[in-house]
Amino acid sequence: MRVHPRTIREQVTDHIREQVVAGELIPGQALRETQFAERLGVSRGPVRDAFLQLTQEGLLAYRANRGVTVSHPPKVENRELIVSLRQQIEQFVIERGRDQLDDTAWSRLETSLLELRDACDTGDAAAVARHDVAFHETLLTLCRGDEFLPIWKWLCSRMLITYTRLNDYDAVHREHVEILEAIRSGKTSTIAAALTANVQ
Amino acid sequence: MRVHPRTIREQVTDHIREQVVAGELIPGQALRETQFAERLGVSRGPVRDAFLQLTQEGLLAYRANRGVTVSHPPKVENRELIVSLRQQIEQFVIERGRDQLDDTAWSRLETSLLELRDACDTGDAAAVARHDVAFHETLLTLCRGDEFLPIWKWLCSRMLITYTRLNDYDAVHREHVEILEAIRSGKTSTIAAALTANVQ
DNA sequence: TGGGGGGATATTGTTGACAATCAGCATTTC
DNA sequence: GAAATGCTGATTGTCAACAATATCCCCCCA
Repeated sequence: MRVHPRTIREQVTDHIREQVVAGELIPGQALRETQFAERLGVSRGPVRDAFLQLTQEGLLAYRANRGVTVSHPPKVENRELIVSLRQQIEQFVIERGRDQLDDTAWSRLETSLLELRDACDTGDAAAVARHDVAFHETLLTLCRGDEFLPIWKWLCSRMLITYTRLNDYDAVHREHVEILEAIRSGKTSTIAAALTANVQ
Repeated sequence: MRVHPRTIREQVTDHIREQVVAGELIPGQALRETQFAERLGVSRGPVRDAFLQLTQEGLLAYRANRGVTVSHPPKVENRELIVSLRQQIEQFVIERGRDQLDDTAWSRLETSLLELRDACDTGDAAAVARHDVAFHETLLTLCRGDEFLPIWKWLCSRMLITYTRLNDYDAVHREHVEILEAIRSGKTSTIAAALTANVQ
């Protein structure tokens, strides 16, 4: 299915990222290059690359010659700004790009929404988180907001380290439905409200 | 002098970053791992690491199996948000951390300011840019804003790709003096004004 | 003459080996 | 007994060789 066969580095990166987001690797824990290389059956090179990338994403913390550890969650007083910045990016991009959403774009969004619904139905927390992020990423990309993707991902990652809003899966899905409806309505204030409700 | 002997990767990263910021490498230009490895007398490993890191910083763009190219400047319509986000981060961090500035912190800021003044006096554009960023970074760090440093650096880097405000070096220095004075005054609105004037 | 195949070349992706560095511990010294 | 010094095992940092992949150019053919 995948056109471009992903590099090993990308696979390793995704694997570790999911483990961190899922809480299987706890903050402060040291990650050894050798350990992951052996476990995943690859050499240390790609693992090292993945560590470096995830450090830039804010999920891992790096100290020279001492390897990486899992990042601690953002301080509570900083979380407020992180959420606000992410909201602003999404709002800004959607505001300017929603006119360019054609039929194929809308169908891709609907598909992404369905995948999220499936994840919510099955109650797989990791899958919900993954498809939640994927939906927003698709939305940003389709609204020509690619340029902000790196910084947006950083903000998302930081938020996901303590992703505890997963009590009510039904609400998660509903919020995203409302985001799409808000965009369809075209009213700026409605979009802002839908985003504010969901992104927190 | 330097306490932590920097790794080769860090040296390579800084070297390439300065070349990009200085405009010696033009947007769209392809960078070859071998080329930099030979020129700097190191192997491809650290160069590869540097490419990956600079990609995350937004200075280089990466495509699998095709290497990296120098990023194009942000679209004009997006620059507005980039500047705004950076201003908000600095304002937020300073607002909450300025109470914790002790005497040694102030002296470090003054030192940083003097270095900026020297750079402005000699008229070395690259040095001005470097010390400009360094001043803000010092300020953020001292105000306990380390957590936002990665995202802040990304925003800075994107702004620096088209750093053309260097006509009036005297103004650059003066603006930073005013930032420190504003922080000393402790008035939120004054700080915001000083930052708005400088960060753009 | 224009377009599609196919191989040569250049470049990136991955690997395993070796060197450099660090934290911890035993030993020495005062 | 406390601080400084020198081992030691583990871990990261760097390197050069090999494999995989994309790009380019030439040739062939319609």
